[in-house]
Amino acid sequence: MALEKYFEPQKYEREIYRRWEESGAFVADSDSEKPPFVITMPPPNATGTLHTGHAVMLAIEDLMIRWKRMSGYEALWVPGTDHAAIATESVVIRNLQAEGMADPRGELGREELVRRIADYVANSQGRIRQQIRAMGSSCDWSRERYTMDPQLHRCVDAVFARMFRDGLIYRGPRIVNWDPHLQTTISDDEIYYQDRPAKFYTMRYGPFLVGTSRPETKPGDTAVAVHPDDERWREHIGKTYEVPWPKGPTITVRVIADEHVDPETGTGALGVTPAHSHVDFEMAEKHDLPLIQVIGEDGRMTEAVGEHYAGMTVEECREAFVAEIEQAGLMEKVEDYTQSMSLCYRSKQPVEPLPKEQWFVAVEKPAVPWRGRKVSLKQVMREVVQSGEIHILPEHQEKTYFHWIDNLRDWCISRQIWWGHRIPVWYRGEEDMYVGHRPPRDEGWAQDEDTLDTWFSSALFTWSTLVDPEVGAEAGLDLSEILERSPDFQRFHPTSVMETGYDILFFWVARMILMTIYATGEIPFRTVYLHGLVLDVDGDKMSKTKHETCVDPMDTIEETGADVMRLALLSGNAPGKDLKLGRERLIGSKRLINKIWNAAKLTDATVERIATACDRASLAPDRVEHPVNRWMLSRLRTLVTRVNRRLQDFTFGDAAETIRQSFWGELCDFYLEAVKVEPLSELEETAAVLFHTFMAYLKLWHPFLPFVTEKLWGELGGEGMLINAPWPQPDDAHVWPEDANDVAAVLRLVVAVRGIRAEQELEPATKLKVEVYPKSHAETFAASRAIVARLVRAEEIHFATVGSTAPTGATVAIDPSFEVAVRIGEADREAESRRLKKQLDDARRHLSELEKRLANESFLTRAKPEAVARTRADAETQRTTIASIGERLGQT
RNA sequence: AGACCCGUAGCUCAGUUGGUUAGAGCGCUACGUUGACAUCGUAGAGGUCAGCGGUUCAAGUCCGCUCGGGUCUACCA
Repeated sequence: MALEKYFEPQKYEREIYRRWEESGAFVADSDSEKPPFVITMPPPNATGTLHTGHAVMLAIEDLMIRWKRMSGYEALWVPGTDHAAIATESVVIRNLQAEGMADPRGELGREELVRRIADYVANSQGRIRQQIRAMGSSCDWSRERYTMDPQLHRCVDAVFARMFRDGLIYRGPRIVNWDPHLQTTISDDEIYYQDRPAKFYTMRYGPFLVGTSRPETKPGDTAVAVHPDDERWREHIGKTYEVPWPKGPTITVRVIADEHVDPETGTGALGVTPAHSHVDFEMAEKHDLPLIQVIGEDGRMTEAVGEHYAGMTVEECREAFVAEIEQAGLMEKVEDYTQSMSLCYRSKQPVEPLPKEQWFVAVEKPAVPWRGRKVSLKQVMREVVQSGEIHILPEHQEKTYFHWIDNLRDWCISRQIWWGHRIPVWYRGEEDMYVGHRPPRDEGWAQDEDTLDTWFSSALFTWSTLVDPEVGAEAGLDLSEILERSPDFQRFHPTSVMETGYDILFFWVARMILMTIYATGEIPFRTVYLHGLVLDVDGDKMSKTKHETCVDPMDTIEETGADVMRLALLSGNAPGKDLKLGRERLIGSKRLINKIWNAAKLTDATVERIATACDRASLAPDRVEHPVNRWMLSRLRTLVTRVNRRLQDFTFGDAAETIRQSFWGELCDFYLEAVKVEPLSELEETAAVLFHTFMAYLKLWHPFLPFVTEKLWGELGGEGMLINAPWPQPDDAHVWPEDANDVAAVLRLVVAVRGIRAEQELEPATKLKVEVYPKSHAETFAASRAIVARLVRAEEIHFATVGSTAPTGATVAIDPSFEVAVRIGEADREAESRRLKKQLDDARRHLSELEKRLANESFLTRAKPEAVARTRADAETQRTTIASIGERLGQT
């Protein structure tokens, strides 16, 4: 069964994925006795397509899941998609507008528009699923969830109702971030800032000079604030002034004293506009100031600014207003200024702070029962991370997390869009209000028009996905009953790892912590692993407009296979580190896969030759005698130990690199060469060692390269499917320190002879005559004769007795364990002595450093005894080497 | 404005709790391919670990400052 010349991913990937899926390997068993390992997949937008951010997420999560599944855990990876409210609704509306519908909301009405959005989602949802499959993701499709599934909706309503009852959700007029373009509020976290050139105006204002970058809002001022200790303004505090605006209203402002005002800035007097600034609103609440709204939800000036300005856009009004002020001689100065504009991350349009009646989550209110006390949401989310119950990787992100909590304001959760979970509140007339999943039975109730912030439902995702759909459909159950009766929740929550990009730590991770602890009394996950961004080779964010550097995961999978994509994303990957992904990295992955494939071909042929009739699965490396075979097994043992440690530490890139080094350097470059010649090539134990070792490498590679390894596992005769094979553990029977050391000396011997060949500029075709003078362990050298001969291309190797030294007349290399002489006709003596002198100088320099250390009394007394002992041993080795080289140089 | 991260070979990065003469991949140079290798192999060049100071017997590693790059948060009357 000869393997094909090279691996063709397009030919096998689909088929392999289908076999995995049909075997049930992805499906977790809630009745199993195994310890659970659970990951909730961050749900991609249901209507989206796979980008490199998703690809790195899938690669890392699948790596963990496959590793844990093979390690004997009941591994569950819950896939899902998100309804991405604002994004989806605006896409559908834009499509309708492109088709010529001017006002889709107005023309279709709520019910019809929501139906069309749902259709749109249903039509495009399949694409992202196929793409997740194409990556090789071994997630449990039988448990796939969508944030709009009925039982998830039930959970959303149940949590809302309970929070309302506990006073953690309230309705009230507050300053919200209003996007006039999307006609909805957005949360603080959905805003980003951009610096823009602007003007800073200082104008006369009653007895004050007041600065502002937004003069058009000044008719909305209801106070002037000064610092209580500011001498200049002290006499005015408490007084009231009338300020007439040219062609505008005359407003009444009270002078208040507030610590918030910085006397150093500007004139020390600050116009307070409570309706259009978060900070001013807070001040207004404290001082009981009235609100005057001068900008409306349509982004135009309201009647409150007077007839002249009303109806203008903000920009128009600013221009007009400034002109009037200047004309009236009230403008003191106008300066250039850099204003940081707040923009909506979705629409990229300016956001206006406006007063509005909205639903909020109270984050400061001590109403959450936790460990026998009542604490606030803020406190509880701080505590679980502080106590280490939830561990964030990379650790420094914890600081960012705490900082975010410190600055967190009440969270506005209502949105004025139609696509999403509608707020479960029902009104009748002015007075009656009911909160619950369904309206009361009697007539006349109308549901709140608004929907919930998408993150409100995503925040429940680690557990709402584990709620049993049938239980979720039962009427009359409260939240804790729903959870109690859902076997998956009981078995698989809290989840093990939350793996996502650090850019949504606040949006999502923090909110899951907050909502899940409140709703279930459990943390949502034990470890948060935050991966970095995937950047292009120039270190910029991937962008389709930059064709030459943008990597499209689906195109790459199409061209080179999912394994290449995955390994490229995993190698060099560490928590929180951005990753530059370019062609080179992809080529590197491809080469490695090619190397694995070719090594498999050789392994297959070799095992076939030695153990012709043998059942391969029964080949076990017991009673291994040859030092090189023992060396291979002990190297494998070391490798397994290291890889396991790196995986446990979440340093996946290191794990891949560690396997790569060993696979290429130890297995391919040495062992696979060694088994081509006698005596290894004829020993039966070799077949067992080679087969066992190679299959172990396949297992180690599998979480990184699932397709090619699965294919090879089958081709080479592995038992069952690799996806279910047991993960390698270090085998304590495979410890032979002496053999391992001796073979290491053999490897150095090879390098030494190759060095001589290069230095003496001998043709590679020249067959060498080599004499080896071991300082110890002659047996291993002798046992490796043919191997060394092959690796250095020698026609003759002679092993002298232990203790003899190399003769004159040959070119010699010196090592602590041996001397080796190569006989050639016209040796380049100068080159040899240059090399030996350099080696001697190095050894001397090193020795003198070691001796300096050993002569230091403090080192001897204060350093760890092991360090001292090691230094002594090293010094001894150097002395031996120096003596040998000195002798050799003396002779020539 | 504050916080955090990063600065190690031409490039991308490793460097474990301080302890051999600082490593790998890619690239580069030279040579060669004997059948596992859309290649691969061998050898080689290349680093004052950003700079300064401190702690220590010992610093790429810990601390402080400076410079350079990046990110986030806040605020800007």
